[in-house]
Amino acid sequence: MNYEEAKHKFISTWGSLGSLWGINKAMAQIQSLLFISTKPLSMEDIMAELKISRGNTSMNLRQLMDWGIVTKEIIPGERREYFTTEKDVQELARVIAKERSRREIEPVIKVLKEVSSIEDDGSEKTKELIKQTKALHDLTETANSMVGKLVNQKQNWITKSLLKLIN
Amino acid sequence: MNYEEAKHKFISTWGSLGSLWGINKAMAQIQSLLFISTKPLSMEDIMAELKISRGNTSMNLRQLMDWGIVTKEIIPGERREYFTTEKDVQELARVIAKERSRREIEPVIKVLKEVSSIEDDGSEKTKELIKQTKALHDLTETANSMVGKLVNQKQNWITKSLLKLIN
DNA sequence: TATAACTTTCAATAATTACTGAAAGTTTAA
DNA sequence: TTAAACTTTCAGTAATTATTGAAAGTTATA
Repeated sequence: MNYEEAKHKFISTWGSLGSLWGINKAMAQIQSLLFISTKPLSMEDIMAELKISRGNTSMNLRQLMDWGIVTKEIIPGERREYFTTEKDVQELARVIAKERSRREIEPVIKVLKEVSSIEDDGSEKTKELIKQTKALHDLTETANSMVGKLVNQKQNWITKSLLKLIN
Repeated sequence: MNYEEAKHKFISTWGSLGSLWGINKAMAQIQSLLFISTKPLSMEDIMAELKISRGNTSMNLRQLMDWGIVTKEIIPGERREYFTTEKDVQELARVIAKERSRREIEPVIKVLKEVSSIEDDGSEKTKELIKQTKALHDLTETANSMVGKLVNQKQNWITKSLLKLIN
């Protein structure tokens, strides 16, 4: 496998994984491209490389900036804008986990709390609803908080020691 | 909030969270419904409750059975088939994490390994590709294995002790 | 301040994904 | 072995989501 093949394979695989971390294909592909680029890229560069339209590129770059994983780079003397992504995988994971948690998991935890707090009218079905949503609430909250904690560690010594512990 | 409101809120919220764990809305809703039901439900019950078609119900039930989180229940003397879901949240989490890992994460890890193993031709861009995909490979593999390990613990003492450790 | 170089917006369209419903298939029991 | 009771399949359609492209907007510099 040569450089071009490897690059293409990486971008398309990582792009299709986008759904796993809650972003669309183009967004994931743009991030992938920047992630392995040795220098900042312009919108033209990205459009040409991924063969996507100007509008699509613009909108998805904006979303990536909203997520905080892509930033504009001003190159002195250059009119056009250049873009780079966070290059440290740990930091990337931290940002993504935090955003997903805030946007998707926390609202669900809130609803689970509400639902599991309805008044127990003594009926079997109400008891079951309360019991099950409470269990789900506890699990979701624990998982959410664990990911938050883990991912907030800048160094990864803790990851290593955790792995040791659970092996 | 009364029982019916709470039930509806739970099913629709948990259903829309489906995307987070990689399944579609109807599938998540069916699972939710079974999860808070005090007894096995038939296809008719599910169709009526969620207002979805017979075909949709059938296909999504099948998928849930493929995932291993819903099972057919044979009720003696009854012609029609009844369905139940795994009621233990820990076990549910275990199964889901394992399936997602197998279906989505492992194939990506494989590609990352391939891509990061291309021959270093000495060029800057090749070095960058190798370096970045290797970092991603290590992170993904570590995260995948951690989730696998955590979720494989039948008891949750380890979750508790881990939480203590990282607090 | 005019204009060229660039970016953003958004209505239209394309692509993808989910859902329906009816026909075909299966099973059970009389 | 037939018929009723049920489930599955899948082509067609609907709903959702992503993408384009051109017009509008912005900014830098001559």
